[in-house]
Amino acid sequence: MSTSKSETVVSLNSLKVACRECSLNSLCLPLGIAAADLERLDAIIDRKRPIARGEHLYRCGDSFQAIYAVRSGSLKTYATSEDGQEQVMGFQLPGELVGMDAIVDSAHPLSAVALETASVCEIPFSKLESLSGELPSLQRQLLRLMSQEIRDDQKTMAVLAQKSAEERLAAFLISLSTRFHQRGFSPVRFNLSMSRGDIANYLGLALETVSRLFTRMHDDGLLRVDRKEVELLDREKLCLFAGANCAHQPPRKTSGHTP
Amino acid sequence: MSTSKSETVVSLNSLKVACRECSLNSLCLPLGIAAADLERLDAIIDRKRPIARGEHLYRCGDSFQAIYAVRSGSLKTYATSEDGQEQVMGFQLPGELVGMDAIVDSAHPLSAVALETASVCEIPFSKLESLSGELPSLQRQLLRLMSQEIRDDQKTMAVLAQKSAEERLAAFLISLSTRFHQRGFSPVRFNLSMSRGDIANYLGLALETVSRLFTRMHDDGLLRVDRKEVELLDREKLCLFAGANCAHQPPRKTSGHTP
DNA sequence: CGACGACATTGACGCAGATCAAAATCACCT
DNA sequence: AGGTGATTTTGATCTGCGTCAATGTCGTCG
Repeated sequence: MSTSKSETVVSLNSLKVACRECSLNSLCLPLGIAAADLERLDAIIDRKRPIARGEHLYRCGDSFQAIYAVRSGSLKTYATSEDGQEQVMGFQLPGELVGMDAIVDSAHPLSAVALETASVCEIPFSKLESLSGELPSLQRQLLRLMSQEIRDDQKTMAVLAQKSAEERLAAFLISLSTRFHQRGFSPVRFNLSMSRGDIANYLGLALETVSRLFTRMHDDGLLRVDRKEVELLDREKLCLFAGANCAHQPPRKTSGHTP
Repeated sequence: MSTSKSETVVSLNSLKVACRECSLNSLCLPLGIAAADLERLDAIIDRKRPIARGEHLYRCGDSFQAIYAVRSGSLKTYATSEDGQEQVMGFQLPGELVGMDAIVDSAHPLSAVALETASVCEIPFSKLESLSGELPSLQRQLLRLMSQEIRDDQKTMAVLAQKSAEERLAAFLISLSTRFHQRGFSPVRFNLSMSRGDIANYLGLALETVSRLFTRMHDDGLLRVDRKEVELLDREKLCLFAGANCAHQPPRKTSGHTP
């Protein structure tokens, strides 16, 4: 299925790609930046070689030099408590930024590891800082992305604080679905790059519970699962389970944003 | 008990106070800003009249105009789900900023309400944005404070995902204790401006559980509680509870798992 | 290809904490 | 003061999900 020719195309595709040609630029840092200014941003970004599954982008405690944008593949971030326990804090998809939690004291509080082969753009923070002093649109987008992260984390807190196991998993799947959709992929059929254990850990559940929920949801006709692949058969109902803050809500006030 | 003279002093104190004279400036936006530049920040900040307990600073859905710094008193932020349920997302003490979660789409995703009489500084966001384009030290501090918020939220997520009820309450009390200490108050004796219900909601527990935990912790000699007032009698042990796992009265299992 | 280890599913059981219920205490009126 | 509603405490019961345990399945490598 792969020829040397297609491989060449892939490498070019994954290794160069300036921001202006990147299909993710409307989700990422370049959003709203004029073409002329975009070159200056491009100039400070380092496209790193792909990192393999299991390889770390940085580890907890590492000194903070840069934030990273996922270009392809996916990452997970996690904390390690002194007793060696791991707490998964999030999963990052293409177009999402990682490492903004390290700005405050120049050391990473989490570790970031690739869940599958992934490529990232490294954005040296000191350069980003000075450039965003010069480009208001860049400054604005950086603040927006950090604000978005705060909001997403709050959403997760709410899920953990008040949802049942089934609702948590539904919310998780809907979140992934929405994010895949934004990135041009199918919102109903996608791959889970993380293990059941990672999902359970992230959602504050036991691994066995997640497994049971998948079979239960399958039996209820909500989805199909085969190993890593999921297909959402009834996204509507999953949205309701999740706490209903998905698209299409007729009886609502102004074009609404719900928490 | 009040003369016109003392009242004048109080009003001056609570209504004016430039950043440079504010005891909280090393926790707040002014940190790291040179005296000359501080005046420019001061100029855009509006000191609002105190808001009463129960009064809202903003409500979910309100258009986003400004972020706020708590000067005195305390706030809580909360989301309301479509079924009317409330989810407490955080409590803000003097020196802390609220509203940064609204930057991304110019509407507040949460509501903010005073838990007791409180005064806040209103910082119009568009002015803050342009000023931080001119003052690198302000830009840096704004990014740091947002990064701090991300980090705090992640900490809360971890607590919700993997701690038992008792550990959650301990973590909450230690967090408050630390924050009061940073603000120059006693780290062992302070007032809970929020109700048991708010604490329970924030920690993802039932109100009754929180009440029972307070009595249990009291019986165990960890703290004293009288209505709203708490005194931490064994901060060390509470820290252990809050952090990793800790041996406790019930029949001991192997060594400690997630409950 | 067969075997080993990592990951996933399924079942049985118990407990932490939710829920239901009621009493006690506090805050705030007139 | 004293009465009323909100808040908190305490008790009794129920249950969702964690824990333990065993079996099943996939991916990988000799």
